[in-house]
Amino acid sequence: MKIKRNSTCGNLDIKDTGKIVELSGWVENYRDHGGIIFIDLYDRWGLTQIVFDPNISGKAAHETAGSLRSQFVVSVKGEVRKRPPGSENTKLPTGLIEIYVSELEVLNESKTPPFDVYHAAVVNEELRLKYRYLDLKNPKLQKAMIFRSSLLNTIRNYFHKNDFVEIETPILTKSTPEGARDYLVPSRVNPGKFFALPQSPQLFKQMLMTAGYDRYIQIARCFRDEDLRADRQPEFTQVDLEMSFINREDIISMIEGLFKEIYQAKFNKELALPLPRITFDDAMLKYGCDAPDLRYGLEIVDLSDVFQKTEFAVFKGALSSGGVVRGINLKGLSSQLARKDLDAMTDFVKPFRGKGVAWIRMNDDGPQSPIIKFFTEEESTALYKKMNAEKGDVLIFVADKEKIVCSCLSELRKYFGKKCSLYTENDTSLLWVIDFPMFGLNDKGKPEVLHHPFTSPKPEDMEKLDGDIYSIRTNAYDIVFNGYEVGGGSIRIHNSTIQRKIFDILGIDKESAEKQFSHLLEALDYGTPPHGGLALGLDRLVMLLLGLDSIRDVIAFPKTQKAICMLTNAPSEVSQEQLKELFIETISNE
RNA sequence: GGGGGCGUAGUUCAGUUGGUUAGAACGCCUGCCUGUCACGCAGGAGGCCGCGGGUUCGAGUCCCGUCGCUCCCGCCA
Repeated sequence: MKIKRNSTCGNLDIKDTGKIVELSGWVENYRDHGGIIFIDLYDRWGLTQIVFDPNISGKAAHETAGSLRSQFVVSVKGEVRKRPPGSENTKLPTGLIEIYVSELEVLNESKTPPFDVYHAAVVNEELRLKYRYLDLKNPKLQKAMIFRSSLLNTIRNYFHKNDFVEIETPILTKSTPEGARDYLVPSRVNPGKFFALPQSPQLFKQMLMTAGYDRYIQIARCFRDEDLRADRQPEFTQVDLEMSFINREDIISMIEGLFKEIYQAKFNKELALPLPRITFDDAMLKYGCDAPDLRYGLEIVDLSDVFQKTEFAVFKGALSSGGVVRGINLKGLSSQLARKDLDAMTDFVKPFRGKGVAWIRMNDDGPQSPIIKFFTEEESTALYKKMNAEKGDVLIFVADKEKIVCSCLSELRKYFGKKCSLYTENDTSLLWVIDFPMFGLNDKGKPEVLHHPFTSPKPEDMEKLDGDIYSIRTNAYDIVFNGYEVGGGSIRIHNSTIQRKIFDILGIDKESAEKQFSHLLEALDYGTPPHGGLALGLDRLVMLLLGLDSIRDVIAFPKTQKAICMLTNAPSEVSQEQLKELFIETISNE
């Protein structure tokens, strides 16, 4: 028998009864009854039961069948038969039929796998990553990989249909120490010099606009040498695009059109357009973060004015040192929250530098709270009114510097939204966050950019570059799905004078600006059109669309938290000869 | 750089106040079994309790250190 197949392990059905078929795949399970032997044969298409009957298979095949073990690779030839009445398996798509095997060939044997590769068992991820080629056989991971593939296809088709040109930019490129840490690659032919792997194709795509490719798209691998998270890998994939002669609305509607197709393909759901929008300032005020999850309410309320003259030391202290008092009404959730849940909030906010969370429970017999005795009658009345407090609510408060209040309340909001099941698995929230400020303050009190330094201030704010730079707004926009930033972009600077000005404000001196960015600055002087674009985080998007918690579950060969590949053991030591060729001095192991 | 969680058989886990020979389920191996599908039945093998110190008559258990995985903060223009 030649190795081949004319069916998969997933496509045969009752209508194929009587056909002689050839199947190849892996043994998932075997049930040897002494006489009759059942083998579950599977491939990525499904699982089919094959039957060895000594009278039909012949002695040799029957004996071989008895020695088959998990993950053996086999080809079989046999007849599709309807299963005997009563022995159908309704849990299996192919459960009405089975293959009566006449010929069997073992193509390869397998060691007993270190874990059940087919069933969704809970297995230590370290082990799964070491044997990733087995882990990837799991139907759950296969589903993710296949979904990722089809999503990529949807995305590519969409942009090609819209006249985008797909262009590959270099992986070996120039280091720009601003921003994230670079992965560096030494150059052998240029001793002492290094390439960097791209953090994003940002500057290349802008120069492609100079070159007149007015609609550019790339499925681009990007690299950032920063610490990992459940939703962050050191190498990841961006759907990167850029357009010329456009304004913000053109980009937004282009991306909204894409999401409409994605929703259609993934959820079979009509996405209502245009998507909701919220300004950065409003997002921070109402939700405490720049990527709010709008599947549920729990809006933040600013109470600084209510407590302007308060004698309650905690609130007074925060306000007098320039901070704020804000709260959330956990509407109607009192019955779901025990006293210990409320007391636990203080520990909960500690990682976010919060010192504590105050609360008021709106009971039937009046408000109950450890802090209410410190409030005047007027304060209480104003508070309840502003927070729309009613029986059955719990009001929670954080008083501190604005940044801390925002992050604590934002995290509490997410926590209670989830804990109290304020949304279901099928709910989705997709929105734009717009009008980002150009600059924020870093730890050292110096200006830093919120997006990136190639983002253009809004035209009407251009004059503020010489004045109050913190009030400058940009045409930057993030697209947010279920509380995660899945994409971001902006209208870019296409004028070298303004670009230089931004570098200057950021404290990048003229010399290093020229050294790092001369190619961009020069290109801006050679007829660069107005342009803008966006990048989507593909891995994160796939993760969210599949409702998964870890980005590693949508990447075929991900790295561990220490940025190590368990499968290949990369990064690894290299030989002295390799280092010598690269003019790298040997690092002592001591 | 900082904080939390985990580490016991191939896998997932249990292991009491420190106390005989460290258990279970699944998997694996052998035998039996012609309608199972997480087949069944009988038997069996399998342990550096992550690693290194310490306390103790005695440590899987307590203490210190260390390594690995993981979640989070910082970081990610």
